[in-house]
Amino acid sequence: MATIDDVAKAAGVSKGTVSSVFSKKRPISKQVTERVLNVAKDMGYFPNHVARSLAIKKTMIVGLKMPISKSSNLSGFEIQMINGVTKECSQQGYRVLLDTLPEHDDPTQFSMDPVDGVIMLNPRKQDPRIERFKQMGIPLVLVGRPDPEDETVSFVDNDNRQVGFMVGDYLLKQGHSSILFLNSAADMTVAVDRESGLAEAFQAHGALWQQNHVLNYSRKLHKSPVEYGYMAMMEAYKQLKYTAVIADTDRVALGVLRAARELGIEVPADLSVIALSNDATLAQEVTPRLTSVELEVETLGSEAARILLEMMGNPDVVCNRIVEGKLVFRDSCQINSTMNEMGE
Amino acid sequence: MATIDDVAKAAGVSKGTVSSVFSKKRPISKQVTERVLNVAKDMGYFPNHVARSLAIKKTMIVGLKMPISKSSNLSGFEIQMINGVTKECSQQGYRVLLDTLPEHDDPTQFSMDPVDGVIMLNPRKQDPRIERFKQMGIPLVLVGRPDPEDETVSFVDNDNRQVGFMVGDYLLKQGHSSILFLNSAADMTVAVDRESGLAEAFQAHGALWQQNHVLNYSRKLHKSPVEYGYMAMMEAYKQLKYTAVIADTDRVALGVLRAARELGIEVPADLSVIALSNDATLAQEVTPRLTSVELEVETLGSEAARILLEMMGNPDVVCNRIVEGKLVFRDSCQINSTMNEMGE
DNA sequence: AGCAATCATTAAAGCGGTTTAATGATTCGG
DNA sequence: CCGAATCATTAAACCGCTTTAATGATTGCT
Repeated sequence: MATIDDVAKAAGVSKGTVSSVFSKKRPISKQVTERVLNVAKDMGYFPNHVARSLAIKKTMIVGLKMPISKSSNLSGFEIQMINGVTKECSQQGYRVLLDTLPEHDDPTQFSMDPVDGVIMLNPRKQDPRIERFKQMGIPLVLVGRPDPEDETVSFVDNDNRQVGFMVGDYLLKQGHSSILFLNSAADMTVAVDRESGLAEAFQAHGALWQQNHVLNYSRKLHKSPVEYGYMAMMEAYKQLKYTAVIADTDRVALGVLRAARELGIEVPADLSVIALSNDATLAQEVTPRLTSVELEVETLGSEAARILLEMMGNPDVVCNRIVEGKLVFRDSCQINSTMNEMGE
Repeated sequence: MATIDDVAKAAGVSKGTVSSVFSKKRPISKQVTERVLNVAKDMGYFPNHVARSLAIKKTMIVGLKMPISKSSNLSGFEIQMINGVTKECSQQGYRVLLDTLPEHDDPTQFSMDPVDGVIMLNPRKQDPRIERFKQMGIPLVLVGRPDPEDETVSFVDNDNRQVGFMVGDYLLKQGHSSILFLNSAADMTVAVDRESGLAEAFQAHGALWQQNHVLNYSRKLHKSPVEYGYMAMMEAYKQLKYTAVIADTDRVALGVLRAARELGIEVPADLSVIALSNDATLAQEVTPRLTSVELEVETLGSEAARILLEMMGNPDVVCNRIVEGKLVFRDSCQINSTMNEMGE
């Protein structure tokens, strides 16, 4: 590869001039510009992004940190997230670095990544990475609330207690009392928040809240979200003839629907199914179409990106955005008495 | 941010020593190591990835070039691709840079990106980028065949003529003659190849091949793949009572199914639907479950990554991999006479 | 003790750009 | 025609790390 020096020499100018020709930061006379460009073309010269980044301390890259287990695929959530983040970033001329590498615990392995800012998915409790990014002076936006609370860190999140409360309230109003909740993995804040919201709904209705009606997804036990929905439903239904089930995602709901089919349970006649959705298309096109809570994960993603880009221009702003879930009535829940169907 | 110099000074050693402590490329005595590490921790020092990359000419990042229209989302294909590429790369310690930025035509804007290799989706005809990567000496793997043919460039692709032929052959054997093909965008090589494969199948069966039974997706006309399937089916069925339709993707097939429902057409009794699938879950969980051609896009992605990583270690190897499509029989095609259901 | 061999550490030269202060060349008004 | 102002260009320092060749400090051997 030809370097800027080679081009400068061949064109009979200094590297500073060549630099200016390419970066356009300083005006260069038409003749010189042309000469340099021609030489560069002939030599097959392209400015080196890394060297440039080092000099200007900017990469025009946003990091998206999401742990990914070796074997399994990106979840619907992650995909929606990538979607939202990428869309916003590319509009502003930024690219996205998918950082799926597992964290090393060797402190010599931490490095200041080639990114101007970071969006971090699923922060863990007391996540040490948060502190590290602060030290590095790299703008950070979390997706999911920081735990413990931290006023100094930006984040976007669903209002997961509201989500839990809303579906609980809705189902209880429909007269359901034995409700199965196929929750996500137990150690996630979303799981905790949604469950507590649901419990609150029971309380508000003066209904008995029983924790054993909540199941948790586990990577070890369940091969895939669909399998989780299927297996959990098959098992749980043996114990108790639930009349409603809340599924953590559309795909979990698909598993439930399959189980229901096999068990000869009519949806929604005998069983109402409601999905905490992250894939609108899927929810809409399944039969029966899934009544669901629209989580707007993509909005979450683009908001995270927007906030991050904002922070990058204007350091030490902190900002967070809570996105409410919206109930979308479709065909997988039985509609009783009081409620009106509201369509999509 | 503290730099390596600061740490060296504070620890009373040279930068070379600090460098070795972090990179572990040269043994450093236990005492010195410890002292340096402590100082580094106190000062909040983290090695700068960009500077490091510049020095060692390696970024441990793989670029994934995929044009993305400003407004629209990642397609199922792209998602599967990201999945496959990411999985393979992260296993080998590489990260993935999503390069969704539209190409500039200003030659001063081309830069040698901070990547060790590139996977490029949907290369266009005579794609000038291919030549550019060669000049830069950056290993490149295409997803989709190069057009015109080029012996010097690695690529992975489905055998799209085979795919077209296979579904055509299958449907014709089932006795269908009026077959609608909802193909992808006309300017893509996949569209061309699949159509020609299909035409070949007609020829092989001595059936009349009519090009007007092929429709093409267009970003301008169709809001989404689902809409494409829906609209195209609604329109086309007015002209002719097709007995089979080949949908470009699962999502297109969903649109077709919806149209069929609205038109009162029974699937598969009155209409066989077959999807050139890129989302196995979706195909399996829809009612009726979609008979489809499994394209194994994810395999394509991880193969592309594998080849690329290989090339990065061992320059000037060229390699390509053609992945055959497999027919997966489910419930959306009517089974006639001769064929046996093979299940999944 | 004396000399070679071994080992940890260092100084300095890259990597390929950007940027600042200085230098020439040109223009311009008086 | 001269000095000031304007403009394009350059030389050199810098960004933060790696690496090579050189330097001391130890060790081993006779």
